[in-house]
Amino acid sequence: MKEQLESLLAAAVANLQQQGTLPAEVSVRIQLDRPRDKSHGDFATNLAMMLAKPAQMNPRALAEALIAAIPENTVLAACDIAGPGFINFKIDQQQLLAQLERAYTDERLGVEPAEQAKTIVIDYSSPNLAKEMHVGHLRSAIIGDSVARVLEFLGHRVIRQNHVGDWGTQFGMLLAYMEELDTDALGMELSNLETFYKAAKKRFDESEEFAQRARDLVVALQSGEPKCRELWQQFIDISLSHCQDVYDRLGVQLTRDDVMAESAYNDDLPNVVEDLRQQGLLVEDQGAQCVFLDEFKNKDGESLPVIVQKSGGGYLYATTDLAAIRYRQNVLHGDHLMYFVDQRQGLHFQQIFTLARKAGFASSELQLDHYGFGTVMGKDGRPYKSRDGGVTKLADLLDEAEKRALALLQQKNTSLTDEEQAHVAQVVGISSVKYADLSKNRTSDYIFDWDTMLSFEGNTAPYLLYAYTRVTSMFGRAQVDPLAITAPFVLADEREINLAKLLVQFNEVVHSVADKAMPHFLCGYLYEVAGAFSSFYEACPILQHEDEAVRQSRLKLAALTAKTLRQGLSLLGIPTLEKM
RNA sequence: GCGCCCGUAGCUCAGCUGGAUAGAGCAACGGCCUUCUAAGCCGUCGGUCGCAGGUUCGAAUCCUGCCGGGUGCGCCA
Repeated sequence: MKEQLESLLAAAVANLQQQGTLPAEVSVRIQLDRPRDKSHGDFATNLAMMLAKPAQMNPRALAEALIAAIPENTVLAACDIAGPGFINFKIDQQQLLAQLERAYTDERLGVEPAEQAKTIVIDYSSPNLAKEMHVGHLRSAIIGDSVARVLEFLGHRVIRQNHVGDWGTQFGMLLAYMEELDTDALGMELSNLETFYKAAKKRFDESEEFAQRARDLVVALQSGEPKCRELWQQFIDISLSHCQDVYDRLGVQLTRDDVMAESAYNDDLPNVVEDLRQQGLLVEDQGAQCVFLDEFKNKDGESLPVIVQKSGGGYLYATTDLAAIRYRQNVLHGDHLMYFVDQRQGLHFQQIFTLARKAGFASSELQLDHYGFGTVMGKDGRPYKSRDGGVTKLADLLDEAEKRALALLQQKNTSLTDEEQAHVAQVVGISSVKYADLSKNRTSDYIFDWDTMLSFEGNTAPYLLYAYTRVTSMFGRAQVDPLAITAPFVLADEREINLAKLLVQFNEVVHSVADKAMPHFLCGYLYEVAGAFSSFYEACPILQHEDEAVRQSRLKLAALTAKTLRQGLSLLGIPTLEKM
């Protein structure tokens, strides 16, 4: 609907240029807003004010000319000039009804596929396998997963890449500790990687002999010593299965098939360095192989180096990331590489991207984007910590979410069986954590607060899930198939119209999430839909309404609401509940 | 020192490419259940958009400076 209007306006501008009312050389961006104030119509544009100067006309006169120049159409019911030169538009109700009907019938709810389907490689989650996943890994997994779902829904070919860290120096320490334990104890110890890591670290710090063994093992590992590789593989397998548990609980669509570990690029790292050398980009500095990029300066105004090989010969994560870019472009044939990684690595990615282009690892057509995100904070405004001051394991965090949700449920009077209650608690708990994260602007830090996220009031998962169950339970009661209503939509009450207008915006919102990689747009939208439905539901009798046509139309509106909420939540990676 | 991000109601957050009277939720206060789930709805109260300039018909939004906070800056990832 918005697009149609935009093209009408573009046509109007072109007409005026042809007439000579507007200078032909002005290029304009058609700006079209949805005014907050409903008295300003469904859409508004300030084109007349923007073009008043080049046209040398007063804005209101130009607005009149613009309106006159809009081609014949069936979209607009009214165009009014307001204030200093705003043009307010009212959409024809037949258009609204037609769009509603389409959304109701269409499996995709009227969401247009992307104009051009691309191959998009998304790097997300990517934890270090030396430890268990903790709060710091939450955002990448949740946000990346949602964006992946949205892009897939729009018809892109999405390739997920879990770039897990399995190759750092800290593995020497872990392997040395594994060696020391006998087989029985080992299984036990590895069930909690957090304590295992701490124990290994303690040994490393306390015993020089152990530390030396750890260093030797790094060398052995990197030279492919079989015994060592076997031990390492055992550790990696266990760590990955810990991750998989977390993904499964979170409903994050990552599997072993998506794992492309750092170590997978090992063989290619010497090639990366060699290629850089042949292109004359490499400079040896203090024994290390570096590329100095003029685009980045240090405190003394000197170019900042990207170190690709340590003075000892070892490779760094910059080298691996370069190899990964090449792989994603040449082997996976990605058109767009997306990285959902902590904001703090912003500089690193800028350097890597710049270097990749310079070295020709990334063609000029390849789109490279780092989508950073803020930190999860505690209520004290400091980075989120557990009670003992350590990092909180993600598994423990999810346990607590489910426990708290169950406790809340038990306070309410529900008709749920114990089994149902457990299921609801699980969904509500996990969804609350995810939604709290997704609903905030990706780029800013946010405060992790159990009470707020589990609240049934406000922009929360419980509120949306509850709104959904209100709709579905009505269909259960009415014994009506929500997808098989053939009666037409008839809209009269302002709350019906308000809800309807919101529902047809789904297409627009989904596309904006994809464009900006900002799932919080979708959250805000779903919250508005749920709110509009609740108001409608409160004020407009449905099942009890005496007029069959109104009853059918309202049921259909409710059905489309449910469909939109379910699809929207699904794009966020959140399931729905039939009752709660 | 330099780079990036941030500063909006008591609290948690929106505010898209500069637009009309800066919006939600919580908290506080007041209404609404003999009627489809009250885990809900309706309303009231609450703002020097960090500060100061600038750009312009118009600035929370763009530019400059300052204050305050976060984060990063050569061999960890």
